[in-house]
Amino acid sequence: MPLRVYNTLTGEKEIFVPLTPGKAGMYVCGVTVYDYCHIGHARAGVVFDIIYRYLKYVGYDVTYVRNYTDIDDKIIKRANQEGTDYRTIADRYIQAFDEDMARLGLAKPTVEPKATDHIDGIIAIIETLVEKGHAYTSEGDVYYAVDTFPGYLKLSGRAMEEMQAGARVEVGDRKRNPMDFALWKGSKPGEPYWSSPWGEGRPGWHIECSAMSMKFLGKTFDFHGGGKDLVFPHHENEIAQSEAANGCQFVRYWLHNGFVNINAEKMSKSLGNFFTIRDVLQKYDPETLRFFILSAHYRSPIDFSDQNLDESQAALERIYSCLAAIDELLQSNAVSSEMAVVEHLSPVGQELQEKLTQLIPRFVDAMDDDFNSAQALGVVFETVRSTNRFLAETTEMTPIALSLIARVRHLCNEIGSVLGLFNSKPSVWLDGIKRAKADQLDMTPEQIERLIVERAEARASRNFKRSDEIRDLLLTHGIQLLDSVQGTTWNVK
RNA sequence: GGCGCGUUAUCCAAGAGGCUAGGAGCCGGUCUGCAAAACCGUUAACGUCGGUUCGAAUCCGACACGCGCCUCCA
Repeated sequence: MPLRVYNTLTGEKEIFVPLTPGKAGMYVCGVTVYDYCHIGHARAGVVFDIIYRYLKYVGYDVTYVRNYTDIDDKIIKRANQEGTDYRTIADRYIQAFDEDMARLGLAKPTVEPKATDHIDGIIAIIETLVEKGHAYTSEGDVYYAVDTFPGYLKLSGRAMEEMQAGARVEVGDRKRNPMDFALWKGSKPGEPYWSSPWGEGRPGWHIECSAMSMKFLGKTFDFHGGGKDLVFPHHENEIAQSEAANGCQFVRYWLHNGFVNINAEKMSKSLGNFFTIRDVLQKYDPETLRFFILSAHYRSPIDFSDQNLDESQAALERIYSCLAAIDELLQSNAVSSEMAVVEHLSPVGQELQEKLTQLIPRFVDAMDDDFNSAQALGVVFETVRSTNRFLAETTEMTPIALSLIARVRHLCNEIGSVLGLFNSKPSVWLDGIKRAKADQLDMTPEQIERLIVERAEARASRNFKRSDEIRDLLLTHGIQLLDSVQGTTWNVK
């Protein structure tokens, strides 16, 4: 099955046919850098990260552009509040964005342009639009005349009359049509500005994406992505600008990710119900957050809650525990490349072998179906179960058994490199989770160890009443004892 | 008001005409002094009412409930 993607423009899943064979151009709206990123940004980041990785994985030469909008009213407002300049604010939050995305394990895009580095390109497009009669000047501003573009609202699938009937659109006296939007805004005293044919000013929101995408990907390119909330007005306006200026199709496939909800309601700045990525990473491992995001299809809403994050962590622990067991085995047994001809696999071994031959094809099937990462993870879990079963019943690690196990490891790495998951050393990752939990205890490790020793003594003298008392006491502090032949260790419940 | 989306077992979540999704939980087993942990096994579902079909979670219609966009937003 070829790659099929859901295109917002047509409202259907379509087979992806690249503009240029073997290549894929992809532009994703990054952030306006005026504050720390919240988990909605994390979702968009992770979703387009795996789309980028997957396109590369299936062999495309991908040019991935993700911008920073570093000039905007909100940035200026923030700078004024803090008594500093817009550049300081923009640079601070660009750095914060980079840190957050790096922690989430995002691959670096091919290019990460900033709007302020492309003012010339922005001005050039506006000039073209004015020349072609799609834009007009008004008291130092330049506006896009939406009436001049017949395809306006084709992405969001609305009618102009309905939009205006909403009565929530302000009628600006500088605009001919209330739906017209600013391409260029004349600067007020004290505001940052660039010179232009229309006087000193700055670009409006939307035009920077038209300019930067054209510069790095051309007038027509394959994918344009962003959150669902950008469909209108941002992407609609980008289409109007780019197609009117260039006279050709702008984007071939529009991709939009769903929202992150809190208690089934959209998380947003205006509602004030948002969590920053930094807040969440104080409590949860970045890979857990990433897993949580990928456990649902990218277009569906996901409900952010402690319970859901805890479940994601438990699920990821299951995978890492399996990988840790594999690593331990492979470390203590040299894998021979020679396979003894006489060896036979048990039925469970044959089942695992069968699962492994299907693993990558099934993973690819899932991802080909509009990047269905949730289904892809299901395939991984089935492999984990087969592997665990095989490990449990295999008493002697023969060369063929070891090579089978090594193959599981190899394929999990391959899938993990596409999803950006399970790339940590399993034992280290599991230890990290354990340590993070231990930090929240009201007992020190020394106290715990002392009680474990006392319990061991009690057990040795078959004083089970006392040993069980200690076990229960620790449990009330959230500490779970793990007995094994090597001795007793503990874990945080 | 206009437009659009969703409703899958106890919870999270795939699937989109006949084919075991998966995870967490419950329950059973292995292990254990007994447990726990781990592992294995197992369970159960398609909002309501109609229609199409040999066959419907899946397609069509109505209804109910929830959500989103129409305003800065990922």
